Amino acid sequence: MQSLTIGHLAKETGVNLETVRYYERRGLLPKPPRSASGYRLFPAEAARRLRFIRRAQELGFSLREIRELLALRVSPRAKSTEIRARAEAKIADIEAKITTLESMKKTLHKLTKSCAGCGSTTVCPILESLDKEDA
Amino acid sequence: MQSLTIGHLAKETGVNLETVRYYERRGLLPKPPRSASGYRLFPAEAARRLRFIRRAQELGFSLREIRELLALRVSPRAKSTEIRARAEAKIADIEAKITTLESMKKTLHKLTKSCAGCGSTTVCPILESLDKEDA
DNA sequence: CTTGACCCCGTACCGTACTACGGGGTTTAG
DNA sequence: CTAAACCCCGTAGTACGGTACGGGGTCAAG
Repeated sequence: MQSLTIGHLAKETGVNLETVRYYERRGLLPKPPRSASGYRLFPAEAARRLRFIRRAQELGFSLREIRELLALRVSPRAKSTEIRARAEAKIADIEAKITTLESMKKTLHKLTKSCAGCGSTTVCPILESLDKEDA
Repeated sequence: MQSLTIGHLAKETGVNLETVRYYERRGLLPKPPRSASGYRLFPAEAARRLRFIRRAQELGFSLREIRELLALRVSPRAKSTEIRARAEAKIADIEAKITTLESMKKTLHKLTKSCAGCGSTTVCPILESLDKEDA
């Protein structure tokens, strides 16, 4: 199969058909060639691209950011310094996300630990701690 | 001050006044008593509750989840295990996100390295490697 | 008593990310 | 050749988490 109809692409990736069209409108998928009757004919690459989008979304990237991320790949004649700068900016984004997540995790972990012996007379420390003004 | 007007509460917590009303509508803040003329008179506790909401948001809870969390607080002794379970589920979510972000970071980092000599015909490996993580 | 800051309410609007609908044309299996 | 299944497009609706607007009442200072 060289090309996929939108329905096949949707089924293969588990992405809703309407969502595929939506991504195309938003510039996350390149506009595919069309058949004589106007049907979209997606290259196999589109499926990989859709999976990438889903993965990146799970990581908390917005569609806008994902579009930028994808643009890194499709820069045939862009200056390599430009590409690298963008990639490095994305790395910084990712690191910031990781830092935030680590801190969230640490806090939550601490709370569950202190809640381990949460007895019948004790007030749940998770909720207590969330009440406190300071981290 | 025993009670706060909505304006004072908003100022004190840094939460937009309209957002305070929004939270009340959504059931995240209990409906406060009113003055003779209908003004909301929030108890000091409302400020703590707002901070709770903000903190929980930072920990990745949605407003729906926060409302549930607050509802559980009514009987902490009976439900502390459930609260803990939720916190632990969040930790699992967070860990999964971190893992994927680390892999993404690694890939991007590799990209910047290999991109130093990334010519006009070279395909940047960012998509490919992320694709192959899972189907 | 007037002025301005504050509050009330309902409703509308924003951005993000979908998801559905409906009226039409196309393709394909029987 | 027909009927189901598929595709087209534009538009509208959903959910979330707010934020803004406007017409009106209220309170405290001067």
